[in-house]
Amino acid sequence: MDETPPGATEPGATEPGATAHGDGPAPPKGTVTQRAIERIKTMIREGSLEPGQRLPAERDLAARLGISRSSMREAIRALTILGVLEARHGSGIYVTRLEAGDLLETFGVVADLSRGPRLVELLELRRILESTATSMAAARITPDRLAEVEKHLTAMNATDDPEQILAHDLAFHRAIVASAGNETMTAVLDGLSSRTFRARVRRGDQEEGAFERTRREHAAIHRALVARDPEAARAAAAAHVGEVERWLRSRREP
Amino acid sequence: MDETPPGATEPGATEPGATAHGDGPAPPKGTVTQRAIERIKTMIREGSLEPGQRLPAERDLAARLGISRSSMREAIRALTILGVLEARHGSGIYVTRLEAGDLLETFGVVADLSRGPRLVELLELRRILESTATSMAAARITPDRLAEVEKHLTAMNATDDPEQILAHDLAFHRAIVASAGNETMTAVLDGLSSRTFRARVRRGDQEEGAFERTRREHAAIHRALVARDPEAARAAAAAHVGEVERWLRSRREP
DNA sequence: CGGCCCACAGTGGTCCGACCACTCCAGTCG
DNA sequence: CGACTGGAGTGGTCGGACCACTGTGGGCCG
Repeated sequence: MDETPPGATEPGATEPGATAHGDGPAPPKGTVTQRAIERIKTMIREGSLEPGQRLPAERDLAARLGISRSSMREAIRALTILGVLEARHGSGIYVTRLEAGDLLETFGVVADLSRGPRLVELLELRRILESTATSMAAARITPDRLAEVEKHLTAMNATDDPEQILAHDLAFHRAIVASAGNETMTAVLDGLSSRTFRARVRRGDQEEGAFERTRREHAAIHRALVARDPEAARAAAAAHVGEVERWLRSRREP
Repeated sequence: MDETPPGATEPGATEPGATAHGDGPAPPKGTVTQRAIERIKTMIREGSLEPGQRLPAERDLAARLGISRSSMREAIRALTILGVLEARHGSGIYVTRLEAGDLLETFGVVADLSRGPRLVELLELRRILESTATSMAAARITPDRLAEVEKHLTAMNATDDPEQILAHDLAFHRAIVASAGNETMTAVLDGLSSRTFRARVRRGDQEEGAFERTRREHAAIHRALVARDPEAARAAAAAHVGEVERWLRSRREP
């Protein structure tokens, strides 16, 4: 694995005094950092960097690509944010397992930063995915998982602490979605249901007996799962998310 | 907003000899860069940083947060990758309009780097979203947009250049999805249908008269749109993506 | 007088070299 | 044999220097 075309690709070789023209033979594309990011992504895509594998030290890597450590660090940081790499202080840099959860963590950021009409769109997206996932779960859920769902359902109804309720609410849906068997979808829905996102949407919704309504909806979803009725599950889940969606919509158009 | 705890956080003010203990009053959490990222995200969320607005210079920002320019740059780079910020060389750093497209561009990276079973999951995700979007489009599409769809459809059938076909294929679906009226969903599907992703999935599929099949499926989708029949549109789109999905699945289980 | 051009200041992009904080492991000591 | 303690190696942070690009204002030319 000697992708080290010696000093050939050396970027520092920019002709001195090239300020005026010097763009003839060596017109690289984007920024150095951007290129470094692409290089690493390519290495992973091509397979020369396997998931879980440890990368060479920052200093070595920088030298190998012919760029400074600073630029290399920015590239690494970027890939770390994307969930592709993982840096362990004092140990090294590793390629993540590249599982859905690793890569889609950034999805939560979108939900966190979105405002206005986009909140409605995100909720609509969640409605579509969650209803389908719940439907799939109805056909595939295992007894174990169903027991877990029930555990969160009863726990949710047994407390008054909003924090606890929210936590079990999240876990309730999460367990169901996980039963659909599509980890990527689970990761996406995780982002769409992140704590801060829901907290922001729900803010102020708790008034006017929304608790009771939520409880009924959850019960309906649970019933559909027990009955192994995909259509009923889809409808119940869609109605559940749709309720929040409707409320949010009405709130934006007085 | 007094994010200037006086000289306390001043970097140069690091207590001499604090190496051994001095951890009483200032036990910050993650890395400096991570904190900087959170700070900026919070500023945006709270509204003190509006979309399109220009940020202070890197040097100023670094000084304001009491960190070095290098660390600040890494934070900025991270947010740039996430599509939250946009750096213009020589001009300044700006907050993006925070539209779905900006924030979800990273979604394409996921598709690019995923392999194995995850490819199937991504395709399943696309099937769910695209079928729903196509269904919605059937009910809402405008004559203008429908004309655009037809344009790409005929152009696609009129050439033999795989490059051209792929381009029009993408545009075909894109125009339809856009008609569903949910920009966030459009952005997600864009990522799920990115050039490299599809190219990778399709590789080798072109043999055995897949062209004809694709053509028929596209025609079916178009017919459903013209008839403004949501159910038919959903079915046609699901079948279309499902075909590729099925092929990919069979390929992975000999 | 009006429009073009250039120099300049400001900004992001890159690089360097140093030091700190942490992890890991091997060699040592009890 | 096990717990402890170094040191080597690695990522994290820092500060300063210089380059490349942009935007603008003043001066020059027509």
